[in-house]
Amino acid sequence: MTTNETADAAEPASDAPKRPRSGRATIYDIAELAGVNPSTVSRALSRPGRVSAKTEEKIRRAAAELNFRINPMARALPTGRTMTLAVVVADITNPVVFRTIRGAERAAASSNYTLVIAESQESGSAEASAIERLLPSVDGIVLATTRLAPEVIADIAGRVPLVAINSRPPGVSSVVTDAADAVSQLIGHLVALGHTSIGYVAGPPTSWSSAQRWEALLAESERHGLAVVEIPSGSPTIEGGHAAYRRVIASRVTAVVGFNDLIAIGIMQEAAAAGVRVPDELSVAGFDDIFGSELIVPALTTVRADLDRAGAQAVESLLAQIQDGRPREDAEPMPTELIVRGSTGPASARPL
Amino acid sequence: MTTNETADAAEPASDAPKRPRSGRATIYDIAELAGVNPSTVSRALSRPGRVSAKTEEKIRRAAAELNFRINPMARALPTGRTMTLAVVVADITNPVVFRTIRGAERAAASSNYTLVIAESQESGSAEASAIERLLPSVDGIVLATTRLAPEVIADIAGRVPLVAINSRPPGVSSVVTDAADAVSQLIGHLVALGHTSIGYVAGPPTSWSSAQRWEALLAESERHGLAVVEIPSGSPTIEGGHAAYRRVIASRVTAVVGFNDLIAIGIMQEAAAAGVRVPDELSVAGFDDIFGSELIVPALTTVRADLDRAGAQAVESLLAQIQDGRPREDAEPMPTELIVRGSTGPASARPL
DNA sequence: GAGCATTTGGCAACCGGTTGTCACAGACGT
DNA sequence: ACGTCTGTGACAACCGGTTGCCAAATGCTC
Repeated sequence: MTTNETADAAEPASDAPKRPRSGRATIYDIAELAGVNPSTVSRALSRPGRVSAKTEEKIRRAAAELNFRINPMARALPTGRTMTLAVVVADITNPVVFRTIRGAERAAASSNYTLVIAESQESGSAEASAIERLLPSVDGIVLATTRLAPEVIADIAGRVPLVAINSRPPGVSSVVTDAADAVSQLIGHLVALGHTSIGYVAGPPTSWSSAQRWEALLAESERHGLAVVEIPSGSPTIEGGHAAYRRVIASRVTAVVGFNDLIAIGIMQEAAAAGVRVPDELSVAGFDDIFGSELIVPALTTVRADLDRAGAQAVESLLAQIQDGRPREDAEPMPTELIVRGSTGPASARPL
Repeated sequence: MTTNETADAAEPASDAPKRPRSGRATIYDIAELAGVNPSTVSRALSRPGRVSAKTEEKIRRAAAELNFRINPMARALPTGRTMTLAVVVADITNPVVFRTIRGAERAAASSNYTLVIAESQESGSAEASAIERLLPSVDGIVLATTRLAPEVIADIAGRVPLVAINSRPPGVSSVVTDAADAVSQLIGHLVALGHTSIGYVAGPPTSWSSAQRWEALLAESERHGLAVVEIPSGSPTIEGGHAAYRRVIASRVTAVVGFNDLIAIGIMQEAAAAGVRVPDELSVAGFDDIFGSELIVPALTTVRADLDRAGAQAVESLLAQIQDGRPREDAEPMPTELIVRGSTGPASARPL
């Protein structure tokens, strides 16, 4: 037995309890190979100029030879810097969202940060708990979701660098698109087509950007003397568009603007099912220019925002904030671009 | 000087070098509050049953009172378990991919794992380096991409638990969809419509699943006595479909099957631009049933795979592998479902 | 109530880096 | 020649957990 045990404990070490992570070299190995102290290795690798050029060269060579990769966890422990960012979204499959994610991912990767995605799908509570879970292991958070109350967000922002996308919680830095300009372009287009009564199918009640768009629409209606109505939708999805359709028709508007393209597409589908011709009898427009907007027939008129850039900008702002410890003042709202396609046309002579 | 130094080291400690991470409680705080040793706290929290129920209760209470959250980094350091999984994809914005990601995210979250996304976009080398970067900080990898050579994948799989989606590198566990069945259903449908000459617009040459589909198509062609041709596409995107269109027409087939829906959509767009009517003059079908497939007109006939489930299954298989240390034998290929829509119709009496 | 097996909790080492402090070396000035 | 200054590298403590080992405490049997 005893012999057996010692045999087990000896060289072979079947499941390698001494090598928790795959045989990676550590700074100690490098130190030994280069004949210096581990602390010198650490400094040579992370504090340029702190050690002499000669020593640094020697250490670099040794590190390369051993194919050294720093252990992020070990580094994060004493420094608190995890080199990881979280982006919290409500629904990954929302085409709007993944463009943002991609932009964020690029920006993060180019600064050697890793991005983790948290999807909160349902309730704000799930979202809060996801954030809570992630908090200790990230250096900052990009919040691209609408489920959380502004004060909750502000609270979180007090504990960790945070940038919100398309919402402006007080005291929290954010990246937003220029809703006023976007709506102005779109309404200008519709007015030019002769529309005087316009419906707006809103997003979730908690959505800051939906509220912004509605506000901008109100302002435009005053300027142009339009009739505008706000129509609720259950959710910012195709189903939300379906659900809102009857109220759209009931409102007798000649043009309807969806909070986003998904809602607009939902409305178009219902219109098609009901035999209502778009744009002859009803003009439809949306926001975001998601994939699919130009596939549907007629192709959807929409306002494009550069979501990749929004995501990237959020990450950049976040990194800046991490750097200097204080939130950066917000950049200008991001420009938007009206994309006119087939779903909008002249106001019909006689309303439905 | 000396007095100054001691003063500096004393209480105030302006930027709190003692509190690297936001005032989080540690197991030491809990230990103090509960009047036990930190190691006991550690065991109470992570090794159920190791300490007496009474002590555990006391510790739990203290932990709750201090709002304790374990520091994942500190735990990962000695154990090597990071509770993090990586999923490597070629292109986040590909609709096929994000469904998979969502499934993976759900499965990971429900096992308290965090998911990090790595997009490799371009070259296989970027992909390899991303993996290399992530390696030390994840417990496993889901590979949903085609850019890496099988032997490279096998090599990585030797160093870290890995599951491939839609490819079958030797000796690596994987989750794949049932290409034979998918193709069989689709071809059955086309044959029933009278098609006898069918084109297949392939995905990237490195794509295992594209090769599988082509193989299955060959087998079906023998069974049904069809003429089939393989047509290259630059990339598995709408643009790839555009690029392949002329060769499709030149081949004089009556039906064309795209490696995926994006390619199929690209072909349909070109056909529309050229005035070729789908499905009257050309039937088009794809794979995956992505968002947008039913928006395009005519709606795309396609073969749906449950990608959410594929992602989830990959993660589950990965977790099982992490648990018992040995790769799990692969599950059955995942079933698929033919979705017949408007883009396929009877073979035209006289070919183009 | 003694003897023994089994829990239970504490000690201390360790994971792999970072960093404050300090000693020593060499460069330099006078 | 000496003292000083600057630059360099080493020592050791620390980040916040985990875990092997051991001794004390407890429970059990007879």
